[in-house]
Amino acid sequence: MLSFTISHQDGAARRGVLELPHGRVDTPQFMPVGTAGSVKAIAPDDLASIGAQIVLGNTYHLLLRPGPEVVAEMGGLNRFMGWPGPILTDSGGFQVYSLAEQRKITDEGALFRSHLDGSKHLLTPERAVQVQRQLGPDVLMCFDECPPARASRKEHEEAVARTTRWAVRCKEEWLKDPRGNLFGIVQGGLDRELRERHAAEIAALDLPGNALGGFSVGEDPAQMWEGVAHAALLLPAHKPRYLMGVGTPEDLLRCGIAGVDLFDCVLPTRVARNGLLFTRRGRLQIKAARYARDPRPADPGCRCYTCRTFTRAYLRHLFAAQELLAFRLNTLHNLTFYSDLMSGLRAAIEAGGARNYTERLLESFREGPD
RNA sequence: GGAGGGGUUCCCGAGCGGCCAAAGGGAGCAGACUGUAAAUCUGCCGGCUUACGCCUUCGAAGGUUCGAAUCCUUCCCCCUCCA
Repeated sequence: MLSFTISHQDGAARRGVLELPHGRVDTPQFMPVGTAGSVKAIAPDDLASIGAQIVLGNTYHLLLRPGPEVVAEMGGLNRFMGWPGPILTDSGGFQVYSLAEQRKITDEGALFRSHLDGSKHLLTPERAVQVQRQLGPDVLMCFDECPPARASRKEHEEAVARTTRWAVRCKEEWLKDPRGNLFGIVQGGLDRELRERHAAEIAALDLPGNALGGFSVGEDPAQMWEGVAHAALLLPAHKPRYLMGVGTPEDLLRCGIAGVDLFDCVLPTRVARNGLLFTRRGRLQIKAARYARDPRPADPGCRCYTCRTFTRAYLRHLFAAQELLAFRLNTLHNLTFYSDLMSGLRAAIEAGGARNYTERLLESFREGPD
């Protein structure tokens, strides 16, 4: 159901093509997050103009609302949300981390209390796979436990052991009706030995793809880059490697040259809604007073609709006036920036200059947008 | 003309003798955001100062008091009702 071909290698970085049921994904690739069946503030049309090739959906959110039966009845998540391309669904594993106060974990699974109506929901590995199957994605994720970076070695060990046991159960459930491609997830925090052990356990399951979880959960960026560089190479080289929940433009570059193929992160979409734009020259707070009369586009080097059409002064006004268009234009820009950052990286890998590309951009980010 | 209510820091609006540079909103300013419970959250928001603190402020002027945004007098200006 999946084919992954690597056409170029440049250091640890790879340029690949992932063929999925709903289409092709060029790697390294960034996947916009559409948690509740929508990439917030934009439509599938916009995703196409951005150049996005695959988007995320979330088991936990779609389970609570509208319910997987509804999505299945409407023909699956692709049809439901009007996105014809590939979809990857997260298993709800991250909510085991992010909703820490609202859940109870046992070996059976995680018991959540809905943030919508307080009702209780038990998400087990089997249930997570079943729900994802109803959503019908190209890639589904194993249900995992993701401890915060601060967790003790013992907690990380337990999370690793549990994540493996859960992965085995996910695989068993998936094999009953193996539609889509199940990816395993490696935990282990910043502990190299744990990462190595867990990567071997997950790789042994021989799933179609593998992911690195448990990064960017509170550790310092430099530690994260180092941890990812180490962990990425522990994953089978001929299968796609997905770094979950990361990250900033700098993270994508550093981890891309470390051999990661897929990324996802809420950052570009969330900060867009909070008035922060990523540019070739660093972060730009579009709400800042200094842009009130700035006639330049947010990022003069950007091809997106927002930058081709509007001034910083206008974008600032829209944001200040809480005009809904601000969310769309900002999101459009940030996602286009991410998309182009990755296509640039792919081209650089093809040309054998990934490291150079990365360093040049990181320097440019430091200049600042003014 | 008569009766009553009111004027508070950029705006709205609490306070009604000391704990008041003055609650709470809003606006403004700055920042954070990493597998989305996020159009969310945090900080600053009279002046000077790193801070302690000092100075100026609650329509205006005067007064009472150890002490006033708070009490009294006069004046100015708003609003409501009655004629």
